Amino acid sequence: MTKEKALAAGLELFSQKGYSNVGLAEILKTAEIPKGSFYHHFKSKEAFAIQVLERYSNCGLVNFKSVLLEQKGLSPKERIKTFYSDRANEFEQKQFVKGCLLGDSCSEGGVSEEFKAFVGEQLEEWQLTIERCLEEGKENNQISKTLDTRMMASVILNGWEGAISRMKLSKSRQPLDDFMQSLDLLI
Amino acid sequence: MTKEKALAAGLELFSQKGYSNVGLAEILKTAEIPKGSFYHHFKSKEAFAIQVLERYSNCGLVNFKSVLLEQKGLSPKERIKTFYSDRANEFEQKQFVKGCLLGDSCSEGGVSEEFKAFVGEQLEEWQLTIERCLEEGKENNQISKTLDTRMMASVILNGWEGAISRMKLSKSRQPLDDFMQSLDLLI
DNA sequence: AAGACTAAACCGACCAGTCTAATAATTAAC
DNA sequence: GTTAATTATTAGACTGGTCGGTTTAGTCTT
Repeated sequence: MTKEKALAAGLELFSQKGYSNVGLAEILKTAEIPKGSFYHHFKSKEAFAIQVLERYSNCGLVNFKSVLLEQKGLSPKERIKTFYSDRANEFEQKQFVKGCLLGDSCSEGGVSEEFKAFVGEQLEEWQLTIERCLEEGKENNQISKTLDTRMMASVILNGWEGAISRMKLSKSRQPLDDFMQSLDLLI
Repeated sequence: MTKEKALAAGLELFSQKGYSNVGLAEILKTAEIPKGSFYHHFKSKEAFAIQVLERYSNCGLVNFKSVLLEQKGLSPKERIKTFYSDRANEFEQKQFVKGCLLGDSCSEGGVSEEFKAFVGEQLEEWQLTIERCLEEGKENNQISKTLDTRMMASVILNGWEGAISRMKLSKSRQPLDDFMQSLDLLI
């Protein structure tokens, strides 16, 4: 329970302010746990952050894969648009204070190489999911056979993360909508 | 001279590690100036950072505009590709440790609203330059008249920044190359 | 002499992380 | 079944270091 509260607080705080800008004190206060308990369950702030990230990525991937790989009635483009449209609505509901934990961690400084490597691996997994989705579209003749799916998956993932950064800064969903509109030209 | 050294050090350090991850001590050491001098010339670390950013954006914009708006012999797509290709080569030369100061500042936490507003304004200016470049292409029938140039400028700018984040993480130019390749489908 | 600038000691706030001690939960002994 | 021993967990004061920023004193230049 204590561990659970800590992870929930970490998810909330990190996705709003980023790893470097959240102090342990704030985590403890939000989770309502004492420092001793925290260091009993986690060996360091960074190890804790990786666990938060792991949970975030895994939970997200479950949904991502179910939308991108299992909606057999929809074309790849429709699947991708569905997923991103839902995310955009969520971001808007929370008034653009939360972003993508994984994407934001991309540009986090002051973290170990292990941390960065973990983020990189997770992003690879997300990208690979997009690629598989596109490949399936090729098989069904919903997508041009000449399309470089790896390249396209990379462009989509990175474009989306870039749009989220801009969204957070401008407190507007316009960048997200722009991105989604561009999918019509890309796929 | 003192001020100059500080700004140069700030540019170097901020674009490698980000505002929050560079302490004053490191700036002073790199610039080889004492703290007293720093606070004589700048009222705070943040005010200093804004000046660094201002200089970065202005210098960059001069080049950006000259490539995107004054290369009359090239199509918009060619101009944009030229600019980004040059940037990609620069990034590679510096082994992907430096990114785009403006884009990275997008996701900086722990900064004032004034700081964020400034970053937002500068990004708007860059985006507007792309938009003007595309508009010119419309006039010359190099670009479809139905293209939403504002949307496309947003997608290009944000997509590029997202690719840079990924580049820094993976220490590879692949995300940049992927982005550039996608321009063929977009424009 | 006056203002621009340098120099560094110093400040309180905050940082992640440690330590010791008290308490709760679980297992073992009889 | 009760008590004793053991481990898991909580609690928060405390440490050493770093943060951005201030202050005061001194040194140039004009």
